Amino acid sequence: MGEVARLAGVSASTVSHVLNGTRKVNIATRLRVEAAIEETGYRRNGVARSLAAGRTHTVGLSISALTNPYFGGLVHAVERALSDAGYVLIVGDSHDDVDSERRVVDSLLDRQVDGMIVAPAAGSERTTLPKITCTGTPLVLIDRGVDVGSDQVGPENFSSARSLTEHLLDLGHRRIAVVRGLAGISSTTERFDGYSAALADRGIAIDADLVLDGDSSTDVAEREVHALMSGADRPTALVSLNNSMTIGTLKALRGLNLSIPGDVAFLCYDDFEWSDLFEPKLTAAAQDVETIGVTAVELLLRRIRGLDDAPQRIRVPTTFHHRNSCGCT
Amino acid sequence: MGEVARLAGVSASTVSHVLNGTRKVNIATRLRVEAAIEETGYRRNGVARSLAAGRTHTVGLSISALTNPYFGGLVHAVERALSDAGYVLIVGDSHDDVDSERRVVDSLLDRQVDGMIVAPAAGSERTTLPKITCTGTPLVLIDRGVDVGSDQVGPENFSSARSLTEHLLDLGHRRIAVVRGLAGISSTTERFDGYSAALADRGIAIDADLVLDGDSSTDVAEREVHALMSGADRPTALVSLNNSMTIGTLKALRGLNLSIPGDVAFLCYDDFEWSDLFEPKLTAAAQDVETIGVTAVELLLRRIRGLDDAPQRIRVPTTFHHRNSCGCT
DNA sequence: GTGAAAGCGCTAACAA
DNA sequence: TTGTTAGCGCTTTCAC
Repeated sequence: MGEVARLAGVSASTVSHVLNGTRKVNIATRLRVEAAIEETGYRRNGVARSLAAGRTHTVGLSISALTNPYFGGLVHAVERALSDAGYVLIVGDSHDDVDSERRVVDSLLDRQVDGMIVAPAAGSERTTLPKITCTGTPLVLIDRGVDVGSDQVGPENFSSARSLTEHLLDLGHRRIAVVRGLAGISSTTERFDGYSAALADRGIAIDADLVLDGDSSTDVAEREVHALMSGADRPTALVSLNNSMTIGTLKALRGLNLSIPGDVAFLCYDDFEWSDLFEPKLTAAAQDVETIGVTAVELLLRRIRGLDDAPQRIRVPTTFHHRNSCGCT
Repeated sequence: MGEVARLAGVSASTVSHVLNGTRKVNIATRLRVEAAIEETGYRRNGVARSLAAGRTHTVGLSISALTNPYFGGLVHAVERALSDAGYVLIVGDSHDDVDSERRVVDSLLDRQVDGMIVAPAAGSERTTLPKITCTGTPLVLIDRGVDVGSDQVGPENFSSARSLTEHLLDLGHRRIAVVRGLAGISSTTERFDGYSAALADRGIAIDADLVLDGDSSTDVAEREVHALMSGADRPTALVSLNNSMTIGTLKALRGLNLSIPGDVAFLCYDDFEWSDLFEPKLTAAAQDVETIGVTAVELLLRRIRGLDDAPQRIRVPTTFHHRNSCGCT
């Protein structure tokens, strides 16, 4: 930068100002500076810039399992929105585990990110989230909510899961099994509550044998469903509460040679690119990841800009894709 | 940091050295410093650190379409490997377009990343890649190769596509259509060459009518396949050259109510989590994204550490998953 | 409209 | 074993 200044016959501060447009510069001077920049192939040093300015134009994202297409879509949306706003995205994988999460968050905080978006692992409200807020770094929670005083964006869980279950009820099913995701996170709880509420509305008691826990693994889900469906008193319908659970469930059914919806009706929370390639086409509640991601970024940028109103908790509606796996024709 | 130093009764440089373990410090002093750090809740400023040290411990990744599960897996593997090595990952989406790519790369370069991993868009060998190398930033190309003097890691394309095609030939097919991906990138070319080589080996001429271009979009692929398969003189087999093409192809076939492998045999490059959920199960050549990602990081870290041997070009073999869509029983 | 100068918070010679 | 000091490359007040 010194070299550019010398070449243009101006001071470093003028170079800085033409670079950033931070104050009026004589057109002739500007041109000279620009020529000098061109000539030297100068490229500004963002690190020094950040240090001097106190902002990095960088946002951290802590998320689990980028391999999950759902999170992939989220990262995609977040990246796009951030980059449109001149920010850059640093991603860290928390493996849905508080210790990894703490490490990721520490590293992001060290790097002076201007803000963070976190899909909290189970238990992070006691460890990693306080750590973030106490540094004063703007934070928005995504996907799953916890009770901490920060903005949150996630899909509509409760009523979507309830609708799914009601649809099955409307079709006359009474023994409806459910495959839950990872315990301890709000999405699992809320979706399960939706399922429970639908049953309760019709005066049907929850049968513990029909409640399956797949953790966050398709394998566990497969095993659980396999066990349930091999038993004597099979349910007539299944609801899966997230995409991993769905894959596990479908594998189990296929392994048992059970047909959908003939042997068992099937509905799922989360949609797939291949939902209507599957035979039968899967009836599903689809999340709007794009909106979730973009909204998270909007909320975060507001905070970064210094806005200090009450934390928001936004629910993005899901879309019900009515296809064939429910047994409707 | 000054405050920590004062509290511990030492100089800032000692604090720095206990923080980084960069020189021997009296155990008692170290303890005092650590206590002071604890007490003040001090957290180091990575930006200042990077500026002073000249390294950011940051790596940039330019990639297209994080929504594609293939790239999602790649990012996942890269992130893991980097974080194990104490680096942090900044991702940028190039949308498979040189202009976006240039913007992404500029931003990463400004931020003084210690190295870059790039899945080059078509045409970037003339614009964005030279820009990177001329800054001296270590670079490794991933997924697709181009002829520039840097390390490269990608899947085995040619022989995998040839094997796929040969399998069909062995089953007696003679009219085998192919659905290619985005034109102008090496993976498309190489896979198509594999297809061509297999045909040539059996003395079969390439029929231009059987060569479909799906760009990088499932929609285009669907349209093309739909058109071809609605025609009179249908091929008896189809090979799809990447996962997006596969989805498009399957949609088209389903739309036409054509059965696999009854009406047409089908093989694909790229595997899916749901490949054996599909009816029939898809026979596919699966990339080893994990290895590709990890290898890319290894190569990059070598360069970052200053190694200066000849650029490597690594091909990671694919795995042939023999399932049912080919028509074998 | 432009420049001088004081940092931003750290690292790493060099000294002691 | 520890401290002093000179930057790293920029932004930004303040003065002109």
